[in-house]
Amino acid sequence: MAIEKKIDCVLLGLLSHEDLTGYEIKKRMDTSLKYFWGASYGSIYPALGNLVDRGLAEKRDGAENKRNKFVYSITEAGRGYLKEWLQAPAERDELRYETLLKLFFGNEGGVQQAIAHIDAFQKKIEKELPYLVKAEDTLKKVIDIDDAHQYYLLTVEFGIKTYRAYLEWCEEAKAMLGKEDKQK
Amino acid sequence: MAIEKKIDCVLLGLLSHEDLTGYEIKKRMDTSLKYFWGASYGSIYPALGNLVDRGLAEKRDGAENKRNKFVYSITEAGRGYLKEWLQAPAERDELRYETLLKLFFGNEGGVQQAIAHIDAFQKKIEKELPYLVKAEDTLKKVIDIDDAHQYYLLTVEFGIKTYRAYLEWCEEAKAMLGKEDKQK
DNA sequence: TTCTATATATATCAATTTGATATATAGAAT
DNA sequence: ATTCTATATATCAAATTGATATATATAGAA
Repeated sequence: MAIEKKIDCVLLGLLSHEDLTGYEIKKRMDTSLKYFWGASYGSIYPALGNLVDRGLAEKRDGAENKRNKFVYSITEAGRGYLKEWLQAPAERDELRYETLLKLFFGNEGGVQQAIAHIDAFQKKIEKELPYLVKAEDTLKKVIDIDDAHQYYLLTVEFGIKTYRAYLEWCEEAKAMLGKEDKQK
Repeated sequence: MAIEKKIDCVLLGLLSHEDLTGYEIKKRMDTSLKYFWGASYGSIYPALGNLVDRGLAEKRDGAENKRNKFVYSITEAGRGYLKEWLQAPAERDELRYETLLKLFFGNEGGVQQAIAHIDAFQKKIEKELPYLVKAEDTLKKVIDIDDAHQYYLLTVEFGIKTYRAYLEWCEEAKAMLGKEDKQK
């Protein structure tokens, strides 16, 4: 065991809560999970087939019409596998921010360009923050309906907290660069 | 042009400041840049050869003894390529936190396990934060020696700001889960 | 002096993952 | 009728990681 592909664990995690199609899994990746994890079709579909081969998930035909549709559910073995992974310590917590990379090399592009990058970053965060706040609001209202909700809320609070810190940093960083710019 | 591999841009960015060997580049990735970007030997060495082939960097023998050693420097064409990338908007700013992933599926593992994950995360951040604070201190002292230093400082300030937000979140998250746990 | 551990240094490769694309049906709106 | 968007599966080249192999240099301990 031990060596567990992350994609397997994410899929089992999602399936532990509800039965899903590959398409629905991708949608969850792009909404609820996108702030801290990602996965593409190119990894989801092969991994789904793989889970079935290993008896960790089951595939059933979910078509109600002519359209192709396969619904996946977790097996007992799958739930065991998931629990094993859940109890192991987290291995990778990493940030990959191209904005910071460009800023790090900022001297090559100059102050105005650096400020433009910070501005663009700030706008992106300002645009996304309301969705997190809305999710927080919704989750607080339904917190008692499902035990899983409090865990979802935890990740949303993380997002809100860090996004607000980002916005503070944006202002301070621009102030610092602006000051430097005037002196020249 | 347009389609630029990130690894090429990082290498040129580092080489724009000083001549480096592949090994030294990897060291910088694992220290100064590790908080917001990463790269492995498996991408660095092939990319370095590729840059030379395209005339964006130059390779020279830097051995002072029997040991293999090749020093790379940026060319004028390379500097042009770098500037083009720097002026384009940042494409990907993403977080990949396994801690949050495990927390999101926390209902499957229970409150105590979730708290343990938050604790481990908190300890990791508490351990790394002093290095960032030290880097901030050092950079502030040498800020006038090199124009590049203020940009390095900016990324360090980002790290400090977000790490402190993480620590606040850790406390709040544990309080929330602890409260929930007692009620049961 | 020799041994040992660590640092310097390049290089490669299987396995994983992304990003893009192809294909086709369903449903809603114009 | 037609067009747009959403649902749904699937594949593949290209990028990247993580691990490993190889070899020399250096500093300190035995």
